[in-house]
Amino acid sequence: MKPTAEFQKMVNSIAANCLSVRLRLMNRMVGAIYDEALRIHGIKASQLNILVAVSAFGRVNSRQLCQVLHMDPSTLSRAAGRLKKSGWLQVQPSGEGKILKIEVTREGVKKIERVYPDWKKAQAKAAEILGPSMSEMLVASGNKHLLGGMTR
Amino acid sequence: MKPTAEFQKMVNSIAANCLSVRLRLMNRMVGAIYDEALRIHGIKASQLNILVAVSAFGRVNSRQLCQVLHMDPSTLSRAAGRLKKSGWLQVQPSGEGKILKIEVTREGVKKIERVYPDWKKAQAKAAEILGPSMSEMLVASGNKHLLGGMTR
DNA sequence: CAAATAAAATTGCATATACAAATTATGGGC
DNA sequence: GCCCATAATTTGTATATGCAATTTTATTTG
Repeated sequence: MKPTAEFQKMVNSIAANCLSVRLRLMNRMVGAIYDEALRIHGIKASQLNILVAVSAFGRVNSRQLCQVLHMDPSTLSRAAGRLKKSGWLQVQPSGEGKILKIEVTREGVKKIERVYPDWKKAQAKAAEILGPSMSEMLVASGNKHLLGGMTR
Repeated sequence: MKPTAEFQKMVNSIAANCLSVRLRLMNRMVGAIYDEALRIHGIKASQLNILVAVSAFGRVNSRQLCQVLHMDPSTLSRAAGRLKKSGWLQVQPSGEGKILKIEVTREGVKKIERVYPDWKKAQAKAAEILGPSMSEMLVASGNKHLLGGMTR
């Protein structure tokens, strides 16, 4: 099976340029750094992400959280269920609409406080691997279309 | 439950700077663009990624592929199983060692060729959302520590 | 050549992710 | 006050992901 030159061009174009490939790979690499650093605390990076997002708001409804995190409601639903089961999140009817109110528990606060030093180490390691320009650009991206409204 | 100023500082530090949060979020957003564009072809972005990686090599053993993609062997094993079942990949003993030889089938080649225009559209859309500097930096990153050795 | 060893691959388990479908709860209309 | 339309949540299903343990396979050693 000898591939045509046309085919090779396509493959090289995708292999060399695909933004999804890059992001996925980078996400795997960087995620592993954080997961490893957080492992002793019994929490995954993605879970800390949600915990922190909720804490930054102080109190959110699930709708907002999904929008800000660009996460499917079903994904958040199950993740929140696990965090609730771990005792770090409180999930309750908000009173208005059928929307759920989500906040961090005292246990959740303690968890973040204990985890923080190791998060910082992971952050430093990731920044080193990604390099300063990529790191800065990623952080800056949060102030634009992404997490701009996360801090209150 | 009123959080201390210390706690708020930590939370804001993570929320505003965490590279993992950013990458994960970006990956969700961008991945969704590609997945949507590729849906009509019955292939996910991650699967196309693997297909293309294999095609770029022409033939790889699983070990190399795991290293280049920074992917756990068990993850690749199952992904390859699905791609094989779809008829796009061929997975066989390589003869040397117990390592598996992986290559793209004729069907896999056709799939990439048919998918290519829609990949290009997704790529354009993603590049627009990410902005030129981020896009360029991501592509450039592949030439450094990441996929540098992917094309033969 | 057979047993031991080493390495690769797979399987079990858990979480992350999203789409589609079903469920549930809200609020409005009569 | 009851039913209906609507919107939010959850559940079903499938893929993605990684760690730990097991199985398989190949090479080395006795």
